[in-house]
Amino acid sequence: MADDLDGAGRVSRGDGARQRMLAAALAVLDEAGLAGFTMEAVARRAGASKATLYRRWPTTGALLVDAMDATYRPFPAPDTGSVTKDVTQILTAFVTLLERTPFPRLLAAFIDAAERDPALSKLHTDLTNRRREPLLTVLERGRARGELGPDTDPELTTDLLTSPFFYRHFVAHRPIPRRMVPDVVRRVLEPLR
Amino acid sequence: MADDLDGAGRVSRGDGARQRMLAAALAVLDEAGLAGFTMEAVARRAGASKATLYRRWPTTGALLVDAMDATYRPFPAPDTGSVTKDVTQILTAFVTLLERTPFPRLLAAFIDAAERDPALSKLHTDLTNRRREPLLTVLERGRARGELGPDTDPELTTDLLTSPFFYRHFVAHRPIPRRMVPDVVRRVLEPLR
DNA sequence: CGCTAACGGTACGATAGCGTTTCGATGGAG
DNA sequence: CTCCATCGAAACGCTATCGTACCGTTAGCG
Repeated sequence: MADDLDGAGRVSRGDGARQRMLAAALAVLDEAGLAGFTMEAVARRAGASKATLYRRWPTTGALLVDAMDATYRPFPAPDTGSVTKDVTQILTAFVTLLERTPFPRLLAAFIDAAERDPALSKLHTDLTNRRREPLLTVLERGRARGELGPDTDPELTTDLLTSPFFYRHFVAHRPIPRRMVPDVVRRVLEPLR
Repeated sequence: MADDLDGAGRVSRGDGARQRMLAAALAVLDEAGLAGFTMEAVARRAGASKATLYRRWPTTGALLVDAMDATYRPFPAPDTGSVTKDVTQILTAFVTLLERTPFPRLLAAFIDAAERDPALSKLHTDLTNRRREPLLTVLERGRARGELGPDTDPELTTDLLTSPFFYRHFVAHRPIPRRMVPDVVRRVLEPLR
């Protein structure tokens, strides 16, 4: 997160500067939340001028959209030959991510923002769909191999597999025990054979 | 929610004034989010003086805690004699609540706030636990009646039943079709017989 | 009733962010 | 090496909120 892209006193331009500002935006959102997400704060954090920020993004909302969009990292769908193993692997990686700041605080701020700004809502939908893809792929493969029944609904199954962990962290605020992943996988996948 | 406790121009005191300010706090949080949740805004909305607000709550965080605490309304656990019917009834009521503002926007702001303030985090946990109780009760009764297997885990089952709807609304930002409730109930409950 | 604590309204200086402008410095392509 | 688009820094007037203080008013208890 704390990227010193350049040596002391030196300053990057063009795309380098853009990346630096986006990283700073995420850091601010993480630490101060949506309430503290201001152009001034991002400029300070990035060691940038407010003018440079306004040159690229007319509003804090536009900046937030680009910053969150930059957080997406493609996650390859595993292919061990077993649906259970594949799903367990994906969910374990997800739980790890959920336990490590800054991701959860970032997501919490984004959930609040998306509830009020249509542009952010759409972006959040897109990002979520991209994140769902590996799980969907794995489930489809499992169905094709006959590991899961032909009437399996991959969309609903993905919801059932993913949502409990969101819920635990953001709503119930309870720790996620390690064995919860296999428990959920068993409860959701077993009846589908 | 919108309580006009008094006629025009008249002003309530003591607990009446307190209720009026809490209602105003929720209205502000709903409309402006956590970022716009200020003492000034709440005072304006309540038709109250800032001094009166500061007299009761030293910080916006303390006010937010009391305001959210006031949103809780006990929900009696249904008892139709059938676990499936009971659960369906509770989840249907919940989905209805989830689709009607101000509740979801309120909850979104609160999720963000709770991620940063330990006092709010604890309150959120308490509120969530109280909201879970009816579902837990219904599941326990179903297990006692033998409708559900003796090794049923009510806590995990509650997570599995509730979380998909949170997820749909706050994360995936997709509509919740009416048939999703019975679908989820069937998928989660049927294997437990 | 009458009295008093609680209230609304207002003003205060202080701080912070807004959105814009100006100016001097410097990177990096040609 | 040259040159100019891009950048950082700073200052601008403006508005909003902060937290506190001091009024005049009044609700509601005794």
